[in-house]
Amino acid sequence: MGRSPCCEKQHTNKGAWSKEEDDRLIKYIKDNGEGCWRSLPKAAGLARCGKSCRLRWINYLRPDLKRGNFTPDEDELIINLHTSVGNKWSLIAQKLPGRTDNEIKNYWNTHIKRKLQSCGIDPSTHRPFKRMADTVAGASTSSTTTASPAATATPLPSVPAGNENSSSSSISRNKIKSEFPLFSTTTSPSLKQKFVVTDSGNGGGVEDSVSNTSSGVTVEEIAYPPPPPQINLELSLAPPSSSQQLQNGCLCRQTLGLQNGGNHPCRCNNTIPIVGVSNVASSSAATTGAGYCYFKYFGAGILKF
DNA sequence: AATCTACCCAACCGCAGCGGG
DNA sequence: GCCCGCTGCGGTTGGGTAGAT
Repeated sequence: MGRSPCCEKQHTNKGAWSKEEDDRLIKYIKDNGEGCWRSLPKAAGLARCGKSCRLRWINYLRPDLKRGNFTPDEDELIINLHTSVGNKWSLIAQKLPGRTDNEIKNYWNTHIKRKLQSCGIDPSTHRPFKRMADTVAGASTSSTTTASPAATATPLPSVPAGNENSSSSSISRNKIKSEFPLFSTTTSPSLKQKFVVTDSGNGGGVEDSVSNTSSGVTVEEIAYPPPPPQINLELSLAPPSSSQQLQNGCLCRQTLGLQNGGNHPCRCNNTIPIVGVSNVASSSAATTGAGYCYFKYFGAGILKF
C-alpha cells in the first residue's frame, strides 16, 4: 500500500547540505534550468532525493532570494494575506518577492503568531480568542450568543474621552502598538466586537480573563477583524465572506441608531462603527454616546482614532 | 565554565492535486 | 474514468545557537 518512495532512500544523503552539494546543485540548475526534480540528483551527481534538491534550491539557493529580517511592510502584508487565505504559504509567498513559503511559514510561527496571541488574538481566525469575546459579551449585553460577530453585535456604551488615557488602558494599547508598529495605516472599516485585553502585571503577558476596574485590570475593547480584506490575489477566494452578510448588519452608528457618527467612511457609506468601548465604562459614559474609537483590528492593523 | 532552556530555521515527511497514458 | 508518476504544499521535526541560570 502506498506510493513508492520518490527516490532510493538508502543511497541518499539527508540532513544539512554541504558547500559542495550546494555548488553542484547551483551549477546544474544554471546549466540546465529547473527541470525534472526526480532525475536531477542523478544528473547533477548528487546523492540526494529530488524533493530535497528542489527544497534546497527554492528555499535557500535561488539567486533572487531576499535574505534578512522581514520589514514592517512585509509583516503587514503577511498578516493581511493570512487573513484572506489562511495557511496558504505558497500563495502568500507569491506576493512577497524574494521570500519563500517556508520562510514565511517559519516567520509566522515564530514571530507573528506569538504577537497576535500575546494581544489576545487567535492567529488562526484573526479574531479575539472566543472565550474572551464570549465572556465579555455575556457580561455586558443581553444578546444571545451566535457564531457571527455581526449577529452578536450590540450597541455598547461608549467610553468618555478621558478614559482613553487611563494608565491601564495605555498599557494594553502601548503593548499592542509596540508589538505592531506597523499597525497604523490601514483604513478599512471594521466590524465591532467586544474584546478584552488585560494586563495583570505579571510580566507583560496579556491574560484572557475578564476583570473589572476594582481589580486594577484593564478591560479594553478592540474591534473584531472584518471579513478578509479585499486583496487582489488573482484567484478565487472562499465563499462569500461575512462582508456581504454585513450589508444589512452594518454596525455603523447610523445603523445602530446613534447620532454623530463622525466622518469616517464606512463600507455601507454610513459611518464607522463605534469601537473601543469598555465594560469598565461608567453608566454616565454609557449615556454619552460619544462613540470612542480606540482601535480597530482587522487582521492587518489596529487603528487609533 | 558548565549546564539548561528557549528559540530559530533548514530540512524532512506525507499528502493532495494535476497531468499524461 | 482510472491508474500512475511527479510536483508542490503544509505540518512537523531536529540540530544549532544564543541567552539565562
